[in-house]
Amino acid sequence: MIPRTRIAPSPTGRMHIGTVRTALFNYLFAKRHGGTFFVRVEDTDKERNKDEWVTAIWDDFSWCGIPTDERFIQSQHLDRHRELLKKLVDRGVAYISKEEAKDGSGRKVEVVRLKNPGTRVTFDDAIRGEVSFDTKELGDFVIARSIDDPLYHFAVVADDGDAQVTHVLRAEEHISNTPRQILIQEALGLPRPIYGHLPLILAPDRTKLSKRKHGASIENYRAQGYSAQAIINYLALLGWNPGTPQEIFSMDELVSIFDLSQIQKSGAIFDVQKLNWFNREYIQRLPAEEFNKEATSRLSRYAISVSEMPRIIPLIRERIATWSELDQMFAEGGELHFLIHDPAPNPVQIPWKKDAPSIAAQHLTHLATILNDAPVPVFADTDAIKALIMPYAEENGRGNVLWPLRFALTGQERSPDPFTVLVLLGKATALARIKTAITALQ
RNA sequence: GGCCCUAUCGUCUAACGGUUAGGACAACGCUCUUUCAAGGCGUAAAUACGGGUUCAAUUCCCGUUGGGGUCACCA
Repeated sequence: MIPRTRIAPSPTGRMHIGTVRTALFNYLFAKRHGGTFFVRVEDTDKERNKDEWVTAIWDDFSWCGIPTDERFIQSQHLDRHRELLKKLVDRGVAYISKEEAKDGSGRKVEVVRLKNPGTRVTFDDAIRGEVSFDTKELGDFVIARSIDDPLYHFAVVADDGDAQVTHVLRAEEHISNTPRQILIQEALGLPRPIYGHLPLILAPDRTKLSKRKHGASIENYRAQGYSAQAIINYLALLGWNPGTPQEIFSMDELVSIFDLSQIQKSGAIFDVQKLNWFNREYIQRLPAEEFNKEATSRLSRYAISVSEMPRIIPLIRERIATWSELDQMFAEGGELHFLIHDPAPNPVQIPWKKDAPSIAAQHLTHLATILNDAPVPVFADTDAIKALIMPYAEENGRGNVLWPLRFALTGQERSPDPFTVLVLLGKATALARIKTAITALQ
């Protein structure tokens, strides 16, 4: 059987990270077996759905890099749903029921209810094995607000039937919806697809990951500077594993090895630290030109000239796991803040670990002399400048000399090494900062 | 609460009756480094509990406990 799978998001907001994983598994499974994967936006609740969210869903899909073979909007099938619904009523397996509206308004409505045979429904879940429900307690449940206005469960079953969906891979929260959907399916005389219920993605407190409480929208991670590949890679391994130690996978590799039998049954906590690790891996693997392009565009927000960038970019590359960390590096207290802001050394704050401020001032004075005498080209070469300073530092204790130097140049305890910093700042700026520090220390 | 699902290191997971219970992230330590990060090396860390079945249970069965989901004229 060539699989035909789907994901059915509702346009009530930005796409949930769990929806992305469900879509991914459906896509991988379909492609693994040469099938098709499509998206159907479930917009039968006119009250809650908005067109802008439909656009957002397509946008999120393109960004994630999960290809879709076909795209549907459920409300466009309304006529077909009405036709099918009417047929059920005509055949007497569903009926119109006149009753009071549930909204408390007291008005009368004519909902459509399914005549529930009250049997025990058992299905063979592709991930969990046999799952069984007694449907008696469901009663004659409502399948449409009116004969013209079918509800979710009906629309899903009708659409999956028409689209000839073979496998319904969806989140575990739908497991209890399955018996009533099977009942509708049987009333409609439709074949039963293979169901597979994926474990939920949980927050660290073990509750269902939520967009409101946990910022679990894909857009949120995109905005934080995570790459789509890293997210996809991480999500693929959340609730599934290849059975080998390999962790970094391209989409094509995933397609070639994805297997339903390796899907986990119990919920998995979403671990941002592991995501960060994946993202770092992907950033490190980025071709130089791609990294440079992205870095340059982000660096241009700060007062950094284009000519300085080639020196700064390698520094960033080895330090960031996500692009938003670049902004943190330039923020107050960040490791590269000194590049865009002159430090104001305060002797009280300086962590003079080994020496008194006056001694530190002496070292700085000496360094200023050395640096002042050095020809400008030396400031273009980290090794050269290191060779220039190290003999003096070794002689007087590295920490005694290099600590004050670092602090004079950056005003921070954390930064790249002082030699790199000297190159970054250039002769004039470096000397000026050292002189300011000497004054402050005296 | 009813119904349903579920249970291996803190987290993601491997094992598909016989392993010193493996890996990754995180943590910690050492190393490199003036600092931080990165890198290299290493340490600690788990089969929820109780019954069966079996020569042998992480693995199969039952129960307990824990966790989760779901109980709409939402999707």
